[in-house]
Amino acid sequence: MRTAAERLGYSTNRLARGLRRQTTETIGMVVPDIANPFFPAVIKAVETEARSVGLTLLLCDSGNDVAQEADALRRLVDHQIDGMIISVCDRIASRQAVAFTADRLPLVQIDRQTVGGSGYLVGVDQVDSVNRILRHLREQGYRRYAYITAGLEISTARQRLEAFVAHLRSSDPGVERRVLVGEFSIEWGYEATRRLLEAGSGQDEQLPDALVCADDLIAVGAVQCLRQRGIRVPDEVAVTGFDDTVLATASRPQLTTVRQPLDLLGRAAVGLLRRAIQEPRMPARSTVLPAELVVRESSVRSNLPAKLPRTM
Amino acid sequence: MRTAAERLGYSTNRLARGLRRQTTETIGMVVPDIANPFFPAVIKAVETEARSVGLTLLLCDSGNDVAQEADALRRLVDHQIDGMIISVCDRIASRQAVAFTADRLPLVQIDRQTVGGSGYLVGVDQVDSVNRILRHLREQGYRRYAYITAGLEISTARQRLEAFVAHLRSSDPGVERRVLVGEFSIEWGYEATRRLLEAGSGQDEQLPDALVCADDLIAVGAVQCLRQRGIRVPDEVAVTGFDDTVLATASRPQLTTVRQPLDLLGRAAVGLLRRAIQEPRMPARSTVLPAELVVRESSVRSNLPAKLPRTM
DNA sequence: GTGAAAGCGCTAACAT
DNA sequence: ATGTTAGCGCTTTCAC
Repeated sequence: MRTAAERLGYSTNRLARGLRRQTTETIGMVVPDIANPFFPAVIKAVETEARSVGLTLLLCDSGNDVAQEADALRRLVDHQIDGMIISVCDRIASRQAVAFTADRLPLVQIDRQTVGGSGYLVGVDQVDSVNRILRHLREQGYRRYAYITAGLEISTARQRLEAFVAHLRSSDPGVERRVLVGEFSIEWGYEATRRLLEAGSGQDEQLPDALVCADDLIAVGAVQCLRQRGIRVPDEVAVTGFDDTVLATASRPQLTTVRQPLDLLGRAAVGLLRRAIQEPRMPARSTVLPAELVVRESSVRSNLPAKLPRTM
Repeated sequence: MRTAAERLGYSTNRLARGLRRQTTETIGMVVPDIANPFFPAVIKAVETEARSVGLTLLLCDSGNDVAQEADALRRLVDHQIDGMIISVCDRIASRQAVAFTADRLPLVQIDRQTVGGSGYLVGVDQVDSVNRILRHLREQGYRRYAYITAGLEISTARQRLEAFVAHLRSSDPGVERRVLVGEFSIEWGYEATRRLLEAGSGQDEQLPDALVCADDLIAVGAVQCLRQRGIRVPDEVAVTGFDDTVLATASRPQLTTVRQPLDLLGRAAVGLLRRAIQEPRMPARSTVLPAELVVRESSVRSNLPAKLPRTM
């Protein structure tokens, strides 16, 4: 019978049904930048999980813009979705729109989150991730670290920076470190590296020998700049990325990076959201998943054995 | 007053409004694979344009699966969107779901299209693109071409293949050419190249000296395989991609590729859709935009001057 | 001008 | 089991 109805071209009007039942079996998702290859991977994970439990995912891109993000949230809410999954673009400035939204429907924050950490949160352990990178670089004999990052209004970028600083402060109090703040892009990775090299010209030994980058895009830009100046990666300078996007294996040398468990992340976010939808007064809850260090060419010296040189 | 209402936390229920007005100021978009970096770029272009004219874009991924695509279309239609923009996953098998959808609302096909070409279409001139690649390779002195492509159920892959064959048939009737059909992925690019090398071992002069790849992912895989075997790109073998994704500049050597005018594509698709929404009986219409060849390192011999060797 | 009423397509509750 | 009715929140119409 249902098939008969379908054959006749009938299909139920979800608008009307939603109006009556007050549920649309649809959830919204807002991401900061769909052009950043990390987010399509997150989206895929969330959508796969959503579909498998019968939910439609409606997606919007906020273009790293708080106003646009607020607009996308409002529009999705107005569409009477049942819940929202969001990766916010600004840990402070996004709070208002997030609060507004969370006020009228269940909302789960995934990956990039607002400060304060109230509500339902799903993310990856950034501190642990950075520690793994730094331990690895140290084992490979690299000593003078620089951190190239996107703007610190992005929660993950800031967490990684704080972890970077804290780690070095405790493990190598006197160690060289520099921090450059920009954005998640190849261009910025290139530019930041250019600035590092420029600043260090004349006193070559002061140049960092390891560039810790806040994502793969930045790392690719860094590698490009180094190669262009004839600086060998990883023999002279190591470069690490973050996210294990398709770029990590496409670039030369292949990037050492941190792989986040996206499937688990998506599953956790959708699961949490569904529980919140079923149980309106569910208490706040936060899930933190561990990431995995993927060691590739960009941080393993090829001609030198991987040994620890003596510290002075 | 409107601000006052908003301050009180009121926001209009688009479901109810849509039910009454029979319009939701929302359009749907379905793409075959959001993980393929080409599509986020297309999505961005479409969404930017949609937002600028006051339309919300609701996005679904069909995961290269016809059933999932049909499901996404149905769900979006059921949400009473005003129109649909789709890049289909199968030029034949997607026809039914597309027809079903186009039957109840305006639908514009973008990039990958169903065969027959009825309705509203927006795409890029694939024949011209391939011709530009082949003319360029010929000018650079490459002679033995292979084409590595995704499945021919994808309209653009097939058009490119047909153009490849037609071009070589007319310009170089006796020229060496081979075609390998797989999917849009780095893995396939690698595997296809491995097969080419394997088949050619023992008779080295039969190996192709130019690998024309149906997208950047495939090209990256091809380059990886060649480098691993110690075959120099572009000095011994040229590799070209398609789409000018972020991969093209991230990979080493940087890829010669075809850049599609995505902004224009997005603008054309949204414009066409809006006109079709306003004027229900608007006649079918097809827009074909020219693409641009971007020459980078992977097809320009570095040590040899770019000259035409004599044909035998 | 302002206000009341009908109805979009559906479903849940109620009546038969 | 099957049929009928009321109403979800909005907009449009029609009456005042």
